Amino acid sequence: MRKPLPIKALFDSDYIDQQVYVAGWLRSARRGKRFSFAVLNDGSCFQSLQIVIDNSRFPAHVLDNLHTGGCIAVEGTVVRSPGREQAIELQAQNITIFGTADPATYPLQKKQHSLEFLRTIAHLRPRTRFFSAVLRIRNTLSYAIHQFFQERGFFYIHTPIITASDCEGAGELFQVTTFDLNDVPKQDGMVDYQQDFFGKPAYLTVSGQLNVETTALALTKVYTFGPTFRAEHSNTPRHLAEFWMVEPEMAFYDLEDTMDLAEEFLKNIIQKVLDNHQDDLAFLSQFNQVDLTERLKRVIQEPYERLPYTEAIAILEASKKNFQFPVKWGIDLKTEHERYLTEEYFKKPVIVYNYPAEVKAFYMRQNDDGKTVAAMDVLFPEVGEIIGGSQREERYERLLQRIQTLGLKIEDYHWYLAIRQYGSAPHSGFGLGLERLVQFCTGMANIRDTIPFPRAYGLLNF
RNA sequence: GCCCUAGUAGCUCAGCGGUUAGAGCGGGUGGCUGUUAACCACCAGGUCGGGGGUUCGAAUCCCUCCUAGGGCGCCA
Repeated sequence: MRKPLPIKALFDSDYIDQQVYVAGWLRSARRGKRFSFAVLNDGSCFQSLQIVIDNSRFPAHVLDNLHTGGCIAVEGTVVRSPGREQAIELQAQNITIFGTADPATYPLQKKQHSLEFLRTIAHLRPRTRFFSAVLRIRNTLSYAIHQFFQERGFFYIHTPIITASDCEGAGELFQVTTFDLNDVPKQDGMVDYQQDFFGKPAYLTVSGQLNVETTALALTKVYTFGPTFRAEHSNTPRHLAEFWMVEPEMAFYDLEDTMDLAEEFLKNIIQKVLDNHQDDLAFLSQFNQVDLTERLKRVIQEPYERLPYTEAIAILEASKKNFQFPVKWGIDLKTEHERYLTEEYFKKPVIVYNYPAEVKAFYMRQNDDGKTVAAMDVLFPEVGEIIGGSQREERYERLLQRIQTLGLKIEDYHWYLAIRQYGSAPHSGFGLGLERLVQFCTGMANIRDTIPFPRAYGLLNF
């Protein structure tokens, strides 16, 4: 099949007076007496291409079927546009109609639709300027994440989607089963999992971290980047039940090395959005009412503030602010505390580290003070925590003791403990929720607008 | 899980006890036009989210359910 030239190419270099073949979806079509105008977009870039159609050269069945939403291919000559709103346009010589769209029923109009409405037509919203811009930026971030780690000698590891137990306590689990739930096999009144697919209970992963640690203690620097599933009943614009998470894990990295890496990582991938998406950012800035270029530059230019938890608490206590959640040593930082630190006190990203052990996960490395663990959170203005990470507890006895203290089952963690028993090494890592970063970079207020088909509590359409 | 707000035409909304429920956009028809979310005229389009109640009378007040959005918690 003949391959169309991406419309992006027409705007990136000079095609004036050249014959080209393009294809895409009509954003609008205006019929005139002598000329018709069609606005064609193929998603390759923010811009659309104006097609100029001399009505006398085309039969009625072509002209009658040019409507918003239709898919066409056009062969024609690129010329400078006499119109003010575009530099170039295409004089059509041949038009192929691939798919019509009945304007009486096609839901998208050539006007701004509410994001709420677009969520109800998730199968069509990639055709909008809003959503295509978000998807392009999401792609750039994903690619930049791989580039960043690949260029630094990290290996991409595929951790399992189905897991045998809640190995982090990171959240509520989705159970996986092939049982007919109307007729579950039972033994002594309890579900007989021996008859289930795996012969035991199975779940969707809430984090690849514990699995990826085993490969860090073999390949030294690794990362996993895949879907994650949490069954929390969270009903907010910041939570999804299915989201994508990046988790690097490095042997011979301590907490400070990890903070260095996290900062370099964020600056690197956000820079790529600035480098490649001026049009998308300008559009999203206008409609999300935030200067995204400014927002992104702000987290790239300056060094992030690094602050032990204990000092963060002291700053919050000294602030005399009337927080909804009172501040005292031992609490986990709430959104309002994070925002005070990043937006009012330091006015830039802040990395808080050495948190009280009680508010952090069992696997984090215990500090010598006996109270805190080597954890760190990168906090961004406006969004709060964007990265959470830690140095892992590599000392077998310490980890075993912690697992026992928290009442976790040792047999569930036998392999996780075993890598501390044989050739253990200091190691660290962090996790980044992709959609939260897409939210930050695009200014989308609702995380459901950062992924093509959002899944959330009570929400599973399409 | 808790709290708040809102569901009226395909979309965005007005109407908030009293005739036959309105506008803009979108759609159809006609006109006009190198147009720019074009423009002008006419036409079609609604069980006012579902159910129950109060009232002479309910889109409007009350109860309840559903759906959507926002705030908080949990978290990434």
